[in-house]
Amino acid sequence: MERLTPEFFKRTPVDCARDLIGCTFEWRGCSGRIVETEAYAAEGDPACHTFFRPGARRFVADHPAGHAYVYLNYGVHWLFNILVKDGPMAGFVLFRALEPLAGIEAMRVRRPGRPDHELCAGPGKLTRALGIDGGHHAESFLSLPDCGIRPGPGAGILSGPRIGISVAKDFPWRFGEANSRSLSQKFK
DNA sequence: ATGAAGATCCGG
DNA sequence: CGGATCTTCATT
Repeated sequence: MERLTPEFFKRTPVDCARDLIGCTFEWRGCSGRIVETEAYAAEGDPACHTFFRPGARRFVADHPAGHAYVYLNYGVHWLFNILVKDGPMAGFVLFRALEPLAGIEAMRVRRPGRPDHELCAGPGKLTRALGIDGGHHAESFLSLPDCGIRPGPGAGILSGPRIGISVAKDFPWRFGEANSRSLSQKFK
């Protein structure tokens, strides 16, 4: 298997989020090792947009597994998710951190003054570094020639509570690679 | 129309 | 720690 197909995202959001750790995210000339993700469930998860936003529920209904769900947070930061559906449970995987691998020059231009290992060490940071914004919302990026995800093994995968939310803090749905320098925060 | 809240980041 | 800055949604 060269790249992940939409089939990968027809499982539970938690399975997808955990199994993405160690994979390589490729995006228009840039790439990075996926070292941190979070899972959100379309049903029964008060932290998921579908819980309080009709538009998010419509997005889940109207788009296939593997499409990008990109939204602006706090009026400042774009956050990148992948739609999960057609399996046991629908939802999203939020990309929280990458270790830069390729296109690092372009990332430095978009995030000047940061050490390389911090270029993509956060959900808003990685979209900035890769040039992802609302124009990519609902994109079928897995099928684009210069985008995709290559499978790879994670090493020492940790899990813990999701970050930055005010509800459902007990769900241990954040995943990360133990010894990565590019995590957005440490795991406890 | 208007207001509130939000899966963040940065600088003081 | 507070401010930035914008969208979605509910309420008036």
